[in-house]
Amino acid sequence: MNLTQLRHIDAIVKNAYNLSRAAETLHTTQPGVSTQLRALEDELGVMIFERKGKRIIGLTAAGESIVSMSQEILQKIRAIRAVGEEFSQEKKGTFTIATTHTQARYALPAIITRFVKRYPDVQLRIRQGHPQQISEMVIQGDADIAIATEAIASYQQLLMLPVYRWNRCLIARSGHPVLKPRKPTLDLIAQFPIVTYDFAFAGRSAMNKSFIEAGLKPNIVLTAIDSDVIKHYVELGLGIGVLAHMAYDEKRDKKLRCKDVSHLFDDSVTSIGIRRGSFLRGYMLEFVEMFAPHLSIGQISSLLTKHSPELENELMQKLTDLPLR
Amino acid sequence: MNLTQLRHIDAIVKNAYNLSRAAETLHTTQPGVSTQLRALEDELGVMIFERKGKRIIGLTAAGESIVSMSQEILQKIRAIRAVGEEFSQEKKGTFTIATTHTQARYALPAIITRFVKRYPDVQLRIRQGHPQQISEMVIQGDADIAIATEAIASYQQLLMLPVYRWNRCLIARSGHPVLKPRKPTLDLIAQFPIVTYDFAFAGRSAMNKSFIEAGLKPNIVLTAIDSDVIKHYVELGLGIGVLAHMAYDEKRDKKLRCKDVSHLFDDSVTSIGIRRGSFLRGYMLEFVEMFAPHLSIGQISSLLTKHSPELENELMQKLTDLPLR
DNA sequence: CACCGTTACGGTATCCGTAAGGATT
DNA sequence: AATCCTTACGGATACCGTAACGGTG
Repeated sequence: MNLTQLRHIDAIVKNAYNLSRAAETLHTTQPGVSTQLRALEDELGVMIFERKGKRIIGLTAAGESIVSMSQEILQKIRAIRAVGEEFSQEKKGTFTIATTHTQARYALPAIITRFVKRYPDVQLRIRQGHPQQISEMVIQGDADIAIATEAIASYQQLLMLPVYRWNRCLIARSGHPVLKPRKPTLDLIAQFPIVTYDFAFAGRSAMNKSFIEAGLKPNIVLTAIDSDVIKHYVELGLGIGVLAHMAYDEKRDKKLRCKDVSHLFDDSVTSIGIRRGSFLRGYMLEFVEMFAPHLSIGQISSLLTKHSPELENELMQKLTDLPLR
Repeated sequence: MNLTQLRHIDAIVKNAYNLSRAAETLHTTQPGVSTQLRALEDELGVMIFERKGKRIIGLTAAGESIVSMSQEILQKIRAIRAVGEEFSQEKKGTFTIATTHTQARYALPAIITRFVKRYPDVQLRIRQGHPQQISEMVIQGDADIAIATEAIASYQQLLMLPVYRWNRCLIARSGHPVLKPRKPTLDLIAQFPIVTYDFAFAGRSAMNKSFIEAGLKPNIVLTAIDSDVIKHYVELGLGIGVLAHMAYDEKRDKKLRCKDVSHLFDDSVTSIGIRRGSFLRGYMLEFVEMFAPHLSIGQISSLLTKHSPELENELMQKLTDLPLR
């Protein structure tokens, strides 16, 4: 058994059980992949892949376990590499943040500016996606940390660090009747066409919850993953918008008026997600600390290396202490 | 980087930083180890071992992380091998249980008899030690499961499954004055020389606790890790004995009388300890289920593969439901 | 001087790419 | 016919053992 073989089976799975594709992504030839696979199966004494004739069509039960363990091993190999880089060139490296548009556009710029100034030789990459994609990027090792709202929680392989709470505001063109009352009600909002976040986004389900509990059915005419898109369509008069408070900018959005509606919806919590057991470079820990000042670098790294449900629970209990943005 | 290199650095650490010894346990030559080590250090760009001239004397900070990750990787490699064996020869293999004398002698025989009948081709091995040694055997991969009382809890790397509660009884030669009262008191016990478990054993500290709380200082004349040794010395009249209830056998121990003292001491809990993330063979899971019938095989394996503090907590909360032996 | 780790060298086994050959859709 | 996987073969490479060398206590 060797690491090449593990990388091979991982690639086969990730390329939909196609040896030729797997070979390409591995920068090698397809017979090589085939041979190594067979060697591994022979050594272990089990078929890893389900075959139909000569075609490979999926994983066997044994293969499921083997692949998942292999992936953990490859993950740790990456971690070892990271340790090497950390100690040999402290201020150089790459850093991939997987996040949503709203975070990238409104929550992160300030932090990233500070970060880049402090670590000019770190190549920073932001990968966008919806919360599910983001989580999977981190699990697959395609990103170092995830920043998103709530959805990260459903992955046991991710460690969640709550960062801040936020709520929504209502936006509309100035003069729109929904802006009249000092405190808009759900009833009122439900009377107008709404433009808001896509359903894949956590912020959206917190909104739906309030409407459902009130027995109302909002008229959602358009959804987007992107606050800027939402604002644009509201400007065009397509409807009223419901979006994260921080996404409204008084100076930029001069055609729009904003009204707080946090009394209508539950707070949402934005968190950082990190793959359990991974090794974060010093500058990554520092980034996390910049973004979530209530967490110390020591705490974060001990959460990553040690298994301590107590500390994790403590964090999840203290949500109300988080800053509201 | 390859697995050989990881095995090498692991062996170096486990052989007190002596390359020659490491080479022996790896069944290879010392220059080979040296070369591989250097190759790994070069590739990662960091020194893994602290050197004093040419001597290797310890780990660097980077080395600490690297070695601990390597060990996790090697652990998972073993797990993959186990998966292979599990699916190719379901009823064959080895099974190493690390446990204390008392468990091996009094709690396990019944289960092991059943197990051996069901899996005659599994080579069963029992390794004895005190709780700390036992836990480390499992962490190092030298044993598959640990069975001991409480001490396992202090290792975060181990998953703990509570199995049963137990308490102590007082033994003495028939006619001994301590046997007079129906319910002996701590005061009374403290008046006689006591033979009991070694301090390294969890059962012992629960006993000490009661004496300390009562402000008494028991006169402990002899400690042993072995119930049979304790009984023997009590038979010789060296003192009275305090030991696990299950260690007294009315038929065998005819010279001794036994008196329940569970009103004086807290219950102790015996647990199974398993290395987190390891893969247990089907027969191992079945053994655990035999020993702890309140746990299902499904529960156990999902506790091992998934990260779910909730389920773990639930188990730890339900201690009072455990059978008393 | 005994022990320990590094460097040098050469043979071998392993790996990997090319080429060709059956299977499956 | 096109795609896909396996088998066969040969060359390059990396690995490992032997031998010799420099440090350390």
